[in-house]
Amino acid sequence: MSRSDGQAWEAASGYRKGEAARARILEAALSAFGANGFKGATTRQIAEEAGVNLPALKYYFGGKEGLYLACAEEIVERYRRQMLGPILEAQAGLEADGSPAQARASLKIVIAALADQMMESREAEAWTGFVLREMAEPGPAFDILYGQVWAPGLDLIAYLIGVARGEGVSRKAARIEALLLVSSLSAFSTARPMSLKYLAWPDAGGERFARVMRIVDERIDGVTGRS
Amino acid sequence: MSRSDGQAWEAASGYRKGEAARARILEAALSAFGANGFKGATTRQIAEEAGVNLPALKYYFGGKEGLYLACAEEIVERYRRQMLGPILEAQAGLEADGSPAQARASLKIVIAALADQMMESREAEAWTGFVLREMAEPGPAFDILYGQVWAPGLDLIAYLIGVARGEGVSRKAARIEALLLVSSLSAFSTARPMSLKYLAWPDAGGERFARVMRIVDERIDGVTGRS
DNA sequence: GCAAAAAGATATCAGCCGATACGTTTTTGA
DNA sequence: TCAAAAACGTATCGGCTGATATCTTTTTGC
Repeated sequence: MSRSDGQAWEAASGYRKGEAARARILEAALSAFGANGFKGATTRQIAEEAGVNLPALKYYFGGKEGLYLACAEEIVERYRRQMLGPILEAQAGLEADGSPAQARASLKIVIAALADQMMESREAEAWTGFVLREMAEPGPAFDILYGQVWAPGLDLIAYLIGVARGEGVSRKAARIEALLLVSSLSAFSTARPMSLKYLAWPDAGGERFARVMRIVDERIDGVTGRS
Repeated sequence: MSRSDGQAWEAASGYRKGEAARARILEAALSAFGANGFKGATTRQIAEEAGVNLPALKYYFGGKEGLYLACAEEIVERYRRQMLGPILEAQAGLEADGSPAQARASLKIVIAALADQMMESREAEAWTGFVLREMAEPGPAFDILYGQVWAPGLDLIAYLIGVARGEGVSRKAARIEALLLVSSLSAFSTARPMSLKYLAWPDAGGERFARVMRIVDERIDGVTGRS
């Protein structure tokens, strides 16, 4: 029978064979949706890349939209897995020492981890594109990604900016600063092809990534008020 | 006869009726491509919104891709028409007084004009989306838009940053700063739906636009080195 | 080992897409 | 006024898309 639920599984002990196929489909879908969007990606293309036949998509995810939503949930998990460490590190530092200087240091940790996802990671390229596209044109996955990724991430950054600045900034102004700061990183994710061409860079990894981050850190010093 | 050339016209004295239809198609295409991308937009949807029948698109533009390229050329013209004033103003100020302070003032003028296009202008919303999408996923119009819009715009901004900073910044570092600065504005164009939701704003016009610009100006002060 | 459930494959559907062959009406210059 | 060019309309084509009805094979629990 069909099991288009696609949820509440994991621990069920039986029929493990299909998990591999399901994972391959999800991986292919993440890549295809991230690169071409919901409408641009085709189910046949995803099925072929995953090495399955077409009805398998309906079988595992109920259809194209179900697959899209499953991608969003997968992205949330990967985002958490990747950002959990840096976020905990930033929070721990701030709990030990609530000074503006420590808040600035924590902010740099969080931003560096975020930038690493958006710029360096080849595997994160697919889901970064997925997320940013969904924020630009809200689709079925907007609420999931906004609520689970953007809102908490921006809240943390805005909070750190507020602490680093002391009392000199309103809550809303800190939020605007957070938006501007994060979206400045999109130069090397959303607009990467253009940025690389403009800088005559073959890629944005290694020393080049470090160079950008040095400048971003200077911007953070500026946002958080330091000469 | 078909006249799919779509070029070298303007001054020809005869058969003016079709110009209106051509303009309506271009307007509809700009809106549709900007909102949904090349693949997402359909020729039927464009034809219907323009109030013409389907073959009119081939008649005037040779096909879907020809229409897409015509949109890019139209965007270049609109961009120049909108930015020419502020750019001339910025250059005039710098020629009269080549000081870092004047460069910073000129930079603020250019960025404000750019931000106005990306945030405020409802009519510019369509072509802003078109441009940013093409930079993210290079398509047939990438070279036109990069060469005619992005490269000269970023060059000017990077140059102004260099002058404002004095000798303390390399040419390449100024280019990176320019990329980060411009892409920070994309929070309110590309990612507008998300940003508005995060700030609980119904729109980004009027006083809200001014508030963002005050913060952006502070960022410019930071980039160009001032406490 | 054997019924049952899961997993996978084949074939096909209706719908929309971009394109265009072809006919008709309108506008133009002389 | 009249032929030519331009502008517009109808009808339809082949191709691709997402979906699904139906059947076969594999894996599982007992």
